[in-house]
Amino acid sequence: MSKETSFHHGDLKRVLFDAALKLLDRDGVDGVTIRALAREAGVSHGAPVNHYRDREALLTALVKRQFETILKSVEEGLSAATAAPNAWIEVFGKALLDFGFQYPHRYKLLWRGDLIDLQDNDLSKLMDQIYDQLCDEIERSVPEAEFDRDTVAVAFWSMIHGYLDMRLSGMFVPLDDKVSGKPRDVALLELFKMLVSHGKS
Amino acid sequence: MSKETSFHHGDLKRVLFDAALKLLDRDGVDGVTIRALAREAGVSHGAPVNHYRDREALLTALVKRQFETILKSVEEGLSAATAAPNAWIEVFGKALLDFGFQYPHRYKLLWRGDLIDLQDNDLSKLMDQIYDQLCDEIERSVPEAEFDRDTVAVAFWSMIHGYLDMRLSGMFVPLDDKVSGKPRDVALLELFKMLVSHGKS
DNA sequence: ACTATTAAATAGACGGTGTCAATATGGGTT
DNA sequence: AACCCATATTGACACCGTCTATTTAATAGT
Repeated sequence: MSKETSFHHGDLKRVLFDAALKLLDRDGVDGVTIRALAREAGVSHGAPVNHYRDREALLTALVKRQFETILKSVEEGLSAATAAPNAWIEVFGKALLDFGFQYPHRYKLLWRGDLIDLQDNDLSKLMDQIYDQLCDEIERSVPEAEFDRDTVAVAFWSMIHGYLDMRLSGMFVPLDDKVSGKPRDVALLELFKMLVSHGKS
Repeated sequence: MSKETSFHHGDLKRVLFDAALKLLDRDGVDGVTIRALAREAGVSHGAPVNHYRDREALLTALVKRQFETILKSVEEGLSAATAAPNAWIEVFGKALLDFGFQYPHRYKLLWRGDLIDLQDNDLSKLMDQIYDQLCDEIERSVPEAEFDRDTVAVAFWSMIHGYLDMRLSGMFVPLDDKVSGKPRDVALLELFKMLVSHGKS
């Protein structure tokens, strides 16, 4: 049973997924409705249920794909990183910030725990992989830290995510979010770099 | 025209507001529907439009009230704060963290820019007041900072908000979010305190 | 090759939502 | 007493997710 040309439509699942991503980028998650998907794919409103149990399953699939992308981006960044002591800050920072600013609606969806299946094992595994990569880098780079490793990891990820979330939600719209010519996010990364450097007072 | 007993219901506006808050705390923002509100208040589904133009107006009113509460909490905390150099970290940190963990659905709503009216002047003013308070405290406490004042403010608020958002969304559920007996959030505040202390290397 | 099975797609229904238009109601003012 | 107008009701419309047959088509078994 070749899954390629399995039925009427070819492979509707991929078409639906791509349509969902397109709608997400254009209209935000509220625009990603089962029925809009079906319209986009030119099938009846009941068709998608054969490929995605419900909207939660669809959105969870979208989220997993995005975390895969981010994980890959982090891994590539790490393998190409300089030997600088705290290169991980820029690798993780850029991976998340670039993704967030390029695909704001995708990024917002990543944290809509009310819309996706938090029990999904693949999803948990993906997030753990990213978090573990972060912790590993912190351990390598800040070996005798006086800070708890997890605390540094949580603080870093929290700062990045918090900044992105506030910016992308539109709640925080600075007229000019620059500091001495540099974007604010770069300043945030530098500030954090200084934290872990001065740490061993 | 006394606004107290102005009509049939007494003052439906307040009843609707309270019902909205109750529904928000119980079911999250998705449970705050115009029609559920009307049911709760025992009026027809079309009645609320006389007091809240649409759902966006209602949710915006809810958000403004919450920011008022937070602002008041911050102000009280500051006036009662010790003379410790970086007391503001605990005042702002506790104000936000306590509010977030006590009323998770309210806190999440604060940042749903897609659901509320971001052009609302009162709302902007409230957020500015909180942000300005934060900046003032940073200026008083870190006078000759090598860090840009706004960057410190943004970094701090980002970290707090990011941590809260990840925790409350359920995406980040550590088995045991403690570090050497203390809750993680306390560790985050201590870490940030260390940052601004060691800053003037 | 024909049939049986099963996956996939359709069509229709139900209950829910926000929002709008038309209508009814009642308090306060003239 | 007559009027006005804010308030409340009712009903409609277009969406939504999801469930139920029902039909269609591709595959598997004999």
